[in-house]
Amino acid sequence: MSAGGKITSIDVARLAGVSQSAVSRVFTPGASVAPKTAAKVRAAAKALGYRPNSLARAMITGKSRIIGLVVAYLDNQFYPVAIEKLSHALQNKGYHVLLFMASNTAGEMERLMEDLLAYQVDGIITASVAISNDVTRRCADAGIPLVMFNRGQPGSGLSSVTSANALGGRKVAHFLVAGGHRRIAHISGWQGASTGRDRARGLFEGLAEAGLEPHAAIDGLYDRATAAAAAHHMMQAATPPDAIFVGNDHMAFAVIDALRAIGLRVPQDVSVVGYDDVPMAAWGAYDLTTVRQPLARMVEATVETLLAQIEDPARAAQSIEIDAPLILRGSARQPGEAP
Amino acid sequence: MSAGGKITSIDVARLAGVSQSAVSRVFTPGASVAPKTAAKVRAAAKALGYRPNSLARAMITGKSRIIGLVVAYLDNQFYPVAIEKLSHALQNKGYHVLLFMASNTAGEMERLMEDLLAYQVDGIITASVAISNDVTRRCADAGIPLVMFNRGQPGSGLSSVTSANALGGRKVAHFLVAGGHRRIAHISGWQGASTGRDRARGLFEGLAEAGLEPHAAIDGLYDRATAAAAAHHMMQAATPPDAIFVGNDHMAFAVIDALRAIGLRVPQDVSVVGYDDVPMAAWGAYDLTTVRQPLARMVEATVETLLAQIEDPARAAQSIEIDAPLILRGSARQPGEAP
DNA sequence: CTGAAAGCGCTTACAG
DNA sequence: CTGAAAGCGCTTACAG
Repeated sequence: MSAGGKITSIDVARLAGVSQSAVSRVFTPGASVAPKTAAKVRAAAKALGYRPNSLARAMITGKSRIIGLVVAYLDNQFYPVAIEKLSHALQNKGYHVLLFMASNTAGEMERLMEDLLAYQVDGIITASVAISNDVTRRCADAGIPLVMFNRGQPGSGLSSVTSANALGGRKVAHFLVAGGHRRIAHISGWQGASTGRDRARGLFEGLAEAGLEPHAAIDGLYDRATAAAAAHHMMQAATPPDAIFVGNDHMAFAVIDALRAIGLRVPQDVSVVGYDDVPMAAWGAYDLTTVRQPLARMVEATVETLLAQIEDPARAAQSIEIDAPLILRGSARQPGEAP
Repeated sequence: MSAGGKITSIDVARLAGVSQSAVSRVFTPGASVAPKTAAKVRAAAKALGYRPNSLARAMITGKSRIIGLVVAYLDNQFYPVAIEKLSHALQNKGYHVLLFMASNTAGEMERLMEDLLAYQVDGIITASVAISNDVTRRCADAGIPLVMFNRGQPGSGLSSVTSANALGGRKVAHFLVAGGHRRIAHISGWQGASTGRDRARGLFEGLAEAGLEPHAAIDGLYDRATAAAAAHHMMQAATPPDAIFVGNDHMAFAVIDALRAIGLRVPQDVSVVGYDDVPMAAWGAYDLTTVRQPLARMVEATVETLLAQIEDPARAAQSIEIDAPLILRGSARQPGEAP
């Protein structure tokens, strides 16, 4: 029925026989309007199919209610699931998500930041991306709150939410040692990222507490092919490891595939432990023992921190760490089981 | 260095010693400005850290350069990968993606549409969501182009991009028959969606061409648990199937897990074929024979169709089908192999 | 509670 | 090529 052209608050005002300001007030929560006026306006709005223009509102209020979400590499199942939960949480708070796919190249991040700023986002969540100091400074300059999800940047003064990665690594060390393993190797997450470094450090500390050295350690770069090659290489050694802690589940699946491909059994010949507990880890084909990142709580903390910073830009940055429990499944020999 | 407050074109104009319109022209591709003016303006802009406000621009031009992307259920790997490619393609064309996570409930879609319209998106892509006729009508009323990705809606007058699902189903039928299977069952995709229906229809037609009836058929609803239960049920029959075509890879993985859990070997005891060819299908643990949806081409067609409709709103809706090749791997006995 | 008016930060005819 | 001015669709003091 609508005329095709855009319907504005002026059209509604005309039909309802009130001023344009009155129309605006009806759609502004908390504004004072007489019930009768509101009713007339709502009726007219419905008849015309009117919706307030969020862009116009954003310009005036200085609040776009848009959050920029920067992600990359959605083939690691951890991130899609995180995006799903982050989006839902944000939507429930009345925010909308502007999605940016980043390659991790510096020039790319530069362009993304330009766009993020141009669209006047109220805040930014980065997942799976290394943030340069330059980006940090520009956000600070523009007064845009930013929270890093699943990555920290020590000394950057940026908020972050991660699981307790170092502690998680130690839990794995203790568990594997208790299970009777003595040649424990690590295929780490990318050592350029805090998550990768912290998990490795935790593992090594845990091993040291048991008087052990890491049997071998290779940077898996969070990449399947690299991790598979690393596993292959490790098993070729004169004394191969009896357990491998892999820096995330995504690589751990590739490692298990690689081990089986050369006739090795998991966990009879080698135990494998991952990190994340993505849904796939529970699937029969892998049945992966892993450290669970409590996604729901991490998302909650991320959104809470971001919104708090939006409301109070002066608020100090926070680094939140959430405890990550070890989930026992079939890919690693457990304490008490026969070797 | 910046003063904290927002920097506008007026600030830049002042510093550069030109009019505000001149500043605007410098940032408007195709506008005529003297090189010297442009240089002065750019210098001033850089010094102040100025970026044109996309929201203000959108209000005036009537083009937000935002595309609404509606998705759901990111645990099926097909969608994250599609989102990744869609986002990249759109970003390359200078568009931005406003992401909406939908539950498939009617009320939810209603609210999403409101938001989509309020943010003045230039176009909409829906993936994995059933679109009601109501939504269709409102988009048409508002003049917003919409393309359904990986789903069709016959008779809706909406554009869609899918693979050739029915043909894909027939290819599976022919392949399984040629491989010597005679008791071919189907755990279908959700029969409420065109994709689920078309793949099933294609399979049944292909079987009919070989003089066969489907051995059994259960709606798997694109749900892992439902599919696993269906597989379990089928194998309990007096004469179980010797092959199962599963409506998508996501369910096929669950089916394979379920079969192995009861001691059945794939493909020696039962052949399994999926649909999608998600990256995981190639992983060692499943090594799934499946029909490949050519994601790159589907994404290309989707973006192309949408942008064409944005440029010319009068353009008729198109339903594009892209051929889907069968990818042979180890989960199904092949023609010529010993039964 | 309500309307007239200013203004958010831009683009775009319109003169010059 | 350039500036002054109108206007995109709203919100929000300001009077009444």
